[in-house]
Amino acid sequence: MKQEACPIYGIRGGHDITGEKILRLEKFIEILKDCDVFADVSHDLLRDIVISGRIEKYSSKELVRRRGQNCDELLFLLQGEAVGLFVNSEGQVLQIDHMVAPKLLASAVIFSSEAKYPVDVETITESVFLSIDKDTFIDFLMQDKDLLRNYLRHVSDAFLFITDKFYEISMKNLVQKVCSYLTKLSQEQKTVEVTMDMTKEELAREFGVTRPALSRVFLELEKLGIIQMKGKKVNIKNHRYIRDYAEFH
Amino acid sequence: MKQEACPIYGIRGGHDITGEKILRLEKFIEILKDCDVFADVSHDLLRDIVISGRIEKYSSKELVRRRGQNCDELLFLLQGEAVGLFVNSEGQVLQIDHMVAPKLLASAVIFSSEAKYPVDVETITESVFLSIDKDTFIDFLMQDKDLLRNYLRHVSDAFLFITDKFYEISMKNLVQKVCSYLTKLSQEQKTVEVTMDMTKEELAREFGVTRPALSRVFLELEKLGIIQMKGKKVNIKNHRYIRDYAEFH
DNA sequence: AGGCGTCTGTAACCTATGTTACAGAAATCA
DNA sequence: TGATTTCTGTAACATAGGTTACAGACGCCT
Repeated sequence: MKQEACPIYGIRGGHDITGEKILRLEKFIEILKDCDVFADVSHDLLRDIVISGRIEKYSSKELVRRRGQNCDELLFLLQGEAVGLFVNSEGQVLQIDHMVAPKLLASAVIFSSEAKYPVDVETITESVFLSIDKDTFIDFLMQDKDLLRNYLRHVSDAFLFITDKFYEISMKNLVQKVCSYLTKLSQEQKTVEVTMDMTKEELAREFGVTRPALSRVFLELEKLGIIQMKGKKVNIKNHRYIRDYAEFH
Repeated sequence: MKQEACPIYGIRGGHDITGEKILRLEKFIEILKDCDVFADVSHDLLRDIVISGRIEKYSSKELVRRRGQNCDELLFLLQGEAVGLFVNSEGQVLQIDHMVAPKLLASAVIFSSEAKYPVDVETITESVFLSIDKDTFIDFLMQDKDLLRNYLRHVSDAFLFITDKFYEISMKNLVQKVCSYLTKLSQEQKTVEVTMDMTKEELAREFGVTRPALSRVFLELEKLGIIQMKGKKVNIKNHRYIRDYAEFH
């Protein structure tokens, strides 16, 4: 749980920034440009934003932030992968989000006067984060109408994402969750022979259930001839059943 | 499920607004002033906002909006009480929020390009709503920095509220939920002899469990001598136990 | 005071999911 | 290639909470 936080960009002006640092700076700016929040933002503004921030590096499976921890910053995942988790006192885990760089975190809470991290953030692979003081960032936001609009859209999307997740988790049983997941895959991949985009173990975490319970459901659906499995591939034999069960009964 | 929507304030300028309508207009403005979102907003701007809106009246227990329904408006509860609900295909209910006028609804989603209502909205008592076109409102927002700041704080608070709820519902068992609820009451009322602020029936809906299940838990806690009940009053005998169980095991 | 709707306690029974454990398969690494 | 780690299937058993049903208590209306 080592946290190597190095404020390499603390100095405004350029006379003591080495060539290597400028290169890194440029790389980070390029990464941010791929974030849809910064789609239309000028290079200069992006540089200002990055310069005002602080880089944090983590190895795999490290805890980056804890749910309930004070959040006075905006956090970007610049490189690597991380997950957002609910973990309770019994060690039960519910995976809220699997994030791949470049990705903005904690975006929806920064305007609150008592902003807290809503989830634990944990790396999966080695990762690099950029932390930006929230007041500084809000100043940037208020200066650039495009950025503000992008950001607000992002916040609303985050809200819709979390309420959807909430509904899925709390109002559906496990069979419905599985059918819902398979339907989503089938839509994305435009075929009835889908390839799972995560392991069953991770899927169980996303559903907030135990792995054997999830395994049971897949096996039952296979026994009923509704799907057929081969490694990571799922052949949806009875697409109608899967689709209907996901939404209705 | 009657929906009596009457656009009484569609006309700008005053020559054909009767005295009664002006009175009503003023009343609504006063109501909005009590909303913390509009705390520092000028009377004139508030009038513009109200005038741009549309009034909807509902009797008790009516469905006002449905989860998933397109949301191209901002909705205020001006008078009455309403609840936000998740309802699934089996008729299972989870009450997300109990709202009392004056209260702003659907505030967090309006910036999204595909904004949907995140919950069903249902009246409890006879109620009056004010609906404002979201693009119109966003224009108002962008003109008034104070309003924008208030609004953004509101959005972040809504996000924190829903993620907290999510955690409570999905990561705690029923005993923990009850202990958590009693702890909250005890803090609010600054006593160990608390008065429940809703019926057990409603509480069961808020916890997303059946009433008998909730009843069972209260009875068990009483049997163990941890609480003692008398109507709506709960005497917390073992405050330590309740507090600890709410958070930890 | 009587009547009606809502709230509450209670009980028997059911079911989905959790728990634990183990062994085989697959993927990754060295 | 073999060694390790991670993933997966499977099974026996435990348990929290759901389901249904009924009767008594409470509050409110007229």
